[in-house]
Amino acid sequence: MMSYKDTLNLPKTEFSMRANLSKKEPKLQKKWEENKVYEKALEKREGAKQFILHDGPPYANGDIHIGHALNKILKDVVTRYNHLKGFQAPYVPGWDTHGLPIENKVTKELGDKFKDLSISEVREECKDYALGYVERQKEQFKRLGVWGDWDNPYITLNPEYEAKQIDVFGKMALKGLLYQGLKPVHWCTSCGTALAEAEIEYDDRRGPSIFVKFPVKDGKVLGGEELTSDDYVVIWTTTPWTIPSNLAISVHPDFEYVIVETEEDRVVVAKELADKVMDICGIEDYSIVAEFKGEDLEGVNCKHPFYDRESKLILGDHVTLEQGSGCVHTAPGHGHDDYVICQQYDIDVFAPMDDNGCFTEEAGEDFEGVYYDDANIIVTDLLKKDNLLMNLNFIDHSYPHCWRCKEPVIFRATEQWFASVEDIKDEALEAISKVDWYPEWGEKRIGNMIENRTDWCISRQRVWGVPIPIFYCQDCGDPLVTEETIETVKELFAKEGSGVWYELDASQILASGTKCESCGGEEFDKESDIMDVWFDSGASHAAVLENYDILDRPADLYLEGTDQYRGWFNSSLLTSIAARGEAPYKAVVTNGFTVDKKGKKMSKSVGNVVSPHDIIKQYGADILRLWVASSNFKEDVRVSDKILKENSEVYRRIRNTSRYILGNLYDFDPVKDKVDSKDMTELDRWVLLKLEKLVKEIEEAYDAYEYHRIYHGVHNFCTVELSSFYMDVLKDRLYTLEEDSLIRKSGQTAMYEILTTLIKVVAPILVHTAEEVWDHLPGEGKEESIFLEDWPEFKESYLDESLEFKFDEFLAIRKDVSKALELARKDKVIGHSLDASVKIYASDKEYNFLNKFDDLKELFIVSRVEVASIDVLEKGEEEIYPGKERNIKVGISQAPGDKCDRCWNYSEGIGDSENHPKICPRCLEVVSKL
RNA sequence: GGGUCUAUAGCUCAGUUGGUUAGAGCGCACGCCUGAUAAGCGUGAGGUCAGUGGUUCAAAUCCACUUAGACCCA
Repeated sequence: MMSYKDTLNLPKTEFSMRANLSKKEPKLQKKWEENKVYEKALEKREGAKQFILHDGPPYANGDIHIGHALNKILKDVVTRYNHLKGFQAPYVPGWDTHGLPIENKVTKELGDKFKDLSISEVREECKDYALGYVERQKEQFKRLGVWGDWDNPYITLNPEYEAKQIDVFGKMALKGLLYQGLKPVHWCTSCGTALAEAEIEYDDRRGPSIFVKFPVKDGKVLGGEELTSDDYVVIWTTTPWTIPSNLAISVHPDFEYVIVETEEDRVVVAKELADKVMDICGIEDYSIVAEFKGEDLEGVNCKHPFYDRESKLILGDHVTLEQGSGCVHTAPGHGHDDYVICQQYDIDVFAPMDDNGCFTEEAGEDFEGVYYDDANIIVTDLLKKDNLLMNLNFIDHSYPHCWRCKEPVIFRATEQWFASVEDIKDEALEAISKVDWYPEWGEKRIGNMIENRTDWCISRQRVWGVPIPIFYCQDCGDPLVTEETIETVKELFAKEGSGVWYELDASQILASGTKCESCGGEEFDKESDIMDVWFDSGASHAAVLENYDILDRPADLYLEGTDQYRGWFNSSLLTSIAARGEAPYKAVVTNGFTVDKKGKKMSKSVGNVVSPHDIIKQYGADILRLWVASSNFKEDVRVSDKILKENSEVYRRIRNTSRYILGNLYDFDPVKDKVDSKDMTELDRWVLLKLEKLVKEIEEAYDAYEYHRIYHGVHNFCTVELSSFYMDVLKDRLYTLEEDSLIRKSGQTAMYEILTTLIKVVAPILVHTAEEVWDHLPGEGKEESIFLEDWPEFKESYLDESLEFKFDEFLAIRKDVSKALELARKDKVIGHSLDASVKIYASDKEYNFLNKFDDLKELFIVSRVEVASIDVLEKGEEEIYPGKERNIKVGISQAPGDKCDRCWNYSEGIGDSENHPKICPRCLEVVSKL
């Protein structure tokens, strides 16, 4: 006895249901690499319009985290989409390799050996370390499925990069945008070197704490009282040795201040701290004689306690009421806040101190040559002598120490190079307004930042970086930067790398005969500082876009995390405006940060870190990529196991939809079997119209960088249109009809088109799976990779509005029918929907509408459908379901006749054939031809 | 403390210029199917739209404040 199952056209495919991505992906990646798919893709678009995404270089330190993965995947989606759309979209990845974190890591690893190494040797260690991480991260990025020129990335320590950076520096210098100035930095007097914040360790230290009276020089009326030169302003400090450098007293504009009268004199302090100050200074009898706001003190001048010099009262928000008097001793050469606030008041930086922490001549005869820590006592003695010291105490407080020698450090202004932001601010702001910012508020954010940005200190007192290419005349000390010197250094670096700066003397670098422009001197020293790493990466618009043949400036797009408004977007813009007179980018997209399921930032100590490596191992890179696409990345993005699980479910749906279609195309040859759209069934034309609308929506979403719309669009299409309706309905047609029947081929044609289209539009996201499906697609003449294909052609003719409306109506009715079927199922009238016979009682409108369909029973997947006028409905005849969607009533009953053994439809014509007594007439016709 | 943002079902997202009872898919529950089967179908239950106050005939939507979170700066 033959089984009718063997006479059906059931799906057949090698495409597995289970993805096993973590095993399959590396193989595909290897294949792409071997077959040079990226290179072929670029070749294919030779001569086409370019789309240049310029990669922001990650720092070559440590393994990649989920934030890197998010960003790199987004970039990959961008380049792959633009490529498929017809642009030549090269991707040159890069790395940022200089800077303090690497230098620190290396010196820590070197330990004691560090002291025995020359600068060049230390730099060599740093280079090895950085390049080690470049390779490591490269493999990790490639594992995400990101394509690009991995064999030829840009690395900021490469000689050709450094040379171009010197070029940018030179352009800025020659335009007069660079100048020398003083700025306080952490300074270790025992190591004789500047320290970065990261090199500071805080530790408790016992030190003096003094309250000092500054005599008023120019007073004014405050709160109704005249402040006169007999009065004082009280400051507090824990570093008496900085008093010689005092140039101002800061008060908070919004705080209340008072004049306190004591037996001796009258002093100004913050109202809230008055009692505390009097208490500490042991003054019992005092009264408040005037009260006023801090801002009223602007314009008052004090006299320096022991120099013939002014100390202005200025306003600053950094003043607090936690300790002291509310009037803050301000020495711009010895404090960061002091420096910033004095800049606003045009008060010059003053730090009369040498590299060893000893006062210079400028500090006067009492201090010259004295070590700063020994100056405390001299200061207090001088103050006591003039009766200006109100109180001296010793307290324990947190104080910065050098991480290397553990000695206390000081803040000290040193000579540094600055880039003028002020001079190019207007130009930068103008450029910002012409860039496209995604999201839009990015423009406001970077605009505010540039607007408020002070000049950029580009000097770093370090060794791991690009040296500042400036010489100083040994005779007059003037700096030397000319077109010639820049050109010389540039060529030298291009050949030897910037490390050569530390191996040659100025005389070996400079062309013979080079003379100082000021005094004609011929002997020079080299600058010993290096450039801020932000200058390195900020110069990439020149060092990369201008150096690679396949790239061009300005870039079409920069795409980075939101932290880069202050970082790379900023430094790139400034150097580009300064050196090239234009913005480096036409558009900027930002992604938010990855946070945990509660929206909190990830940190190792909290233990909520999700690693991309683990995700890839457990789920595969395509799931990670799908997660990227699923989220609205312009805001902060959540990741958790639950979220990934959900994404793998969605993936499964997309995969199974593809698999089911592939299975049903086992006997379909797209060249021979394709049915013209005019010969297709309405249902097939409908699904293609929905597909066309989906593609349109997806394109818009890609162009707007709103990938979650794609994710939802594709998923909903697979679930709602395809799986639960179209493909479900089509089963009967595909399985039971003759292999070559027109409407079967019509369905296959539609399915083929759906799959090829769907897989192309998701290819930028699910790179591996798209390729896997592509491999399994039937037909000759396919490109070897889906990424050498083109974006699906837009078929306007598919967009049949009346057909769409017709099916919208139909689906509303189908919903009511489904509900009625479910109720019947509950009552055990039916199980499978094919067990049912449906009778629809319809009002005129619906009656006429339903009669336009000749395949209702197929569309409802039931064995029989009868449409009747609602008027003929006889009461109590059967269980009736009143429609919720449309004005119909639906009756369900067990379908009459017997169940066909082959197609499972119920039919009254079963048993007519002697040979096949258990199948329906429709099946009989098919089977008899076999 | 300042700048820029975010908050709608358990999850990911929709929700035009204010206008019926706030939507989708997933997940969950229940049922069906066993010819997509570690699949597929159906039905259902889920929301004080972060909170408070205001503007308005009407607020998820506009305004103010509060709370929580993110990035950058101080």
